[in-house]
Amino acid sequence: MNSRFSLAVHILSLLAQQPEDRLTSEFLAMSIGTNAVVIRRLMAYLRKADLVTSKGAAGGGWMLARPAAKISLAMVRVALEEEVALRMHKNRPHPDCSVGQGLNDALGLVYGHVDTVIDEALGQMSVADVLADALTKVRVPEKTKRT
Amino acid sequence: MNSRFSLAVHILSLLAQQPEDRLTSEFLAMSIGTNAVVIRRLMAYLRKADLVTSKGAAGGGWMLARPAAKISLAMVRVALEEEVALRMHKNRPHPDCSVGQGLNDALGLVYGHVDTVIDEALGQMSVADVLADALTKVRVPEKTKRT
DNA sequence: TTTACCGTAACAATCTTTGTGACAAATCCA
DNA sequence: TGGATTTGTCACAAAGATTGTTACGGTAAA
Repeated sequence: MNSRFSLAVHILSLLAQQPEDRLTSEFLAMSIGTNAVVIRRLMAYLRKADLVTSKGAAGGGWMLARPAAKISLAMVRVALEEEVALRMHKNRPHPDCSVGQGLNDALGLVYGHVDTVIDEALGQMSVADVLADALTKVRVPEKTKRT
Repeated sequence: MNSRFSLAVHILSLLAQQPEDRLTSEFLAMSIGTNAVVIRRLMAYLRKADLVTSKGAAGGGWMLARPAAKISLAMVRVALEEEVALRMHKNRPHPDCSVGQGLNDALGLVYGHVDTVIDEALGQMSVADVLADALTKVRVPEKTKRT
């Protein structure tokens, strides 16, 4: 399992917070605590799905390609091409095993259904929603935190 | 991502097919095409969740602890303690990043919801259902397959 | 034409999962 | 009781996936 979805939502939230400006990969990497190449690698998927635009020159960087409210989490998931919540095991069943033969097909149906259900759930939440939610939860500053 | 869920359902289907007999780890491993230790490692979770029983001696092996129709796929998922379809990224956000602070909490809510939805979907299907489905899909024998 | 970016390939480092061997513990059966 | 069978689990190797890093080419703005 990977954490690209979380990373993507994090980045999209940052972009949503400053819809006017282009943010550089370097800046995003700093904010999140990783490397700029990791950001670019990930953003390639989001760009392909028309969720963000990039510009590669001085003053360049990343922007949302549309309002944050119009980017659902399901779109993000689809963009990342990670539409499998459960994975098939890939051992070859013994040829005499009658269950093994049909099981993959049966499981395939189940997994397809699960993925549909996930997308329905994620389809109801937008990046704007997540950002708003995150901002209401900002931790109290250090000063007031003691004792 | 791992494929333990698929493996578990496969094994449970095999046990469901012969509710009277105890099947050994060795036999299950052969049927599925893996190692007996892998089976035991996995079954430890299912046993802890009271889905199967084991007996360690001559004539021993594994059996379902209840009828296959009473084992939902959601129970299997819970038993495997894999209740996270999406994973948090664990980079420390930069302290000045106001989004980063609250984002984990916001994502946590989202992920919790997704997991709930998955369990609802899997709760409606039993091992007996999967087995029945698998058996209707048995591939045609080699002979009739050609041309 | 220099500068500040992105794009991507290549490779290293890390983490996770799966496979394997070894051996103790439990239980059955003669 | 003793031997055979099977689980339970540890330890470690192998394989695979993900993430981090360096390097370098391309592109557009100033």
